[in-house]
Amino acid sequence: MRVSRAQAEANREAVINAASQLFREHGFDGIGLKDLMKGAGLTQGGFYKQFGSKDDLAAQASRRAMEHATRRWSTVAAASPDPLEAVIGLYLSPGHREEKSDGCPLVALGSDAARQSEEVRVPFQDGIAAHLEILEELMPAAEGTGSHQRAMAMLSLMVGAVTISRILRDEEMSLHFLNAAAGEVRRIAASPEQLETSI
Amino acid sequence: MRVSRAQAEANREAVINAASQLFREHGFDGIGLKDLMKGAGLTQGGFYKQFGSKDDLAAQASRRAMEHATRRWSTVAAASPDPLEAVIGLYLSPGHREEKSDGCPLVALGSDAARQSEEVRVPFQDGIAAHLEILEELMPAAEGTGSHQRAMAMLSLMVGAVTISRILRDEEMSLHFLNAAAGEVRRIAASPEQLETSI
DNA sequence: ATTATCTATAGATCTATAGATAATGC
DNA sequence: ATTATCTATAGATCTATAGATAATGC
Repeated sequence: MRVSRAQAEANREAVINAASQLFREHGFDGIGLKDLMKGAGLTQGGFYKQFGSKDDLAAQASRRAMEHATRRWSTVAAASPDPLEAVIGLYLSPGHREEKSDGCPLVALGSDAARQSEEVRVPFQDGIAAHLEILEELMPAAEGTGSHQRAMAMLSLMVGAVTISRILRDEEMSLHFLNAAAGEVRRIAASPEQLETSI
Repeated sequence: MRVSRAQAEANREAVINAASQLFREHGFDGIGLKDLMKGAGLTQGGFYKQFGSKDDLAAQASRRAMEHATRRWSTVAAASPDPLEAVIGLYLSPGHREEKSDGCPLVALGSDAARQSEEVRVPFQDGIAAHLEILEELMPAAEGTGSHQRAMAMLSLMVGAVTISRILRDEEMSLHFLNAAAGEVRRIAASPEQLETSI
């Protein structure tokens, strides 16, 4: 029953990868250790030799998911002549809306994440910062003038729009949200002037 | 042990009210029937005389929560000389960020809701539509020209920003998200021109 | 007589642990 | 000899149901 050290490490990676999808699909509380291990072709018993707790796996799976999402943005941007438009088109699309288990973790687990331990929220925070950096790089022209703020608003708008579009049962309304968000994200990115940001 | 018909109805309402808070605090999968009933001072056994299933209660609690949130926006708007600013100030505030069990259900349960049954998603959809109507009414001047789209973008941005601000452990970054969103929501509301919204 | 709520329980599932097994790594 | 994974299980909790109880409503 024992496997090689390399295979054990591969199994561990497989569990993290499976969990990163399964948590997005069912929520942190919506799937148990048995099914998480089964997602990597293993049984429940070996879990605690690999992970300290379910929360520990949740943290590692969240990091994996956020890093995957960040890399996806970079890849899509690098492959297009209009990088920002490529990211917007990918993110605010019906395809991404349907892609629950492989799409953005902030959409799939945003409200769940806010209820999790600090161990789980740290990888989310790191991933949010990484997403902001990409957005700032892709922002045209007048960088500097509030590009931080604008990147934050763009990310918030994108996450909120796909989250809402997934809740809606009315297909027309759902698509409308995605399109409305795309239009306003473009405008925020292009907008040269700066508004006061006090509350 | 039996209570009057009026008291039974009051108990039922109390369960829905308690559940509307408890679900927001713990997620739909994060709290059981025993604690939901205890939230109204009752025991688990009476549950199925009042509700068809946990999902049924989730749907009714979601409706209650969304209607409460809608009413809150109306009330705040009606009480202020600058209604839109009042809603923005309330929603994108640290106070609302901390108010997990009584704040906006779209923030507390957005990603959970996308995984729920149609029975649960319908009240969310109705609540989203009601929020859009309020935003459109509060939008200044040049109504008509894309006010639907702008309301959708404003709501998405507000929901996304508070969701992200709740995940973040870094207080400065969290506040920055709220302020950035407030600035851009104002700009979207004020913006007279219209951008194409194709994807 | 009806019925709202109670206690109690069935059967499934949850996280976590214990001990067996068998292949690796020294 | 060590150890990665397995089967099995403990103890708690989950949703849902059954039957008892006692106050209401006819």
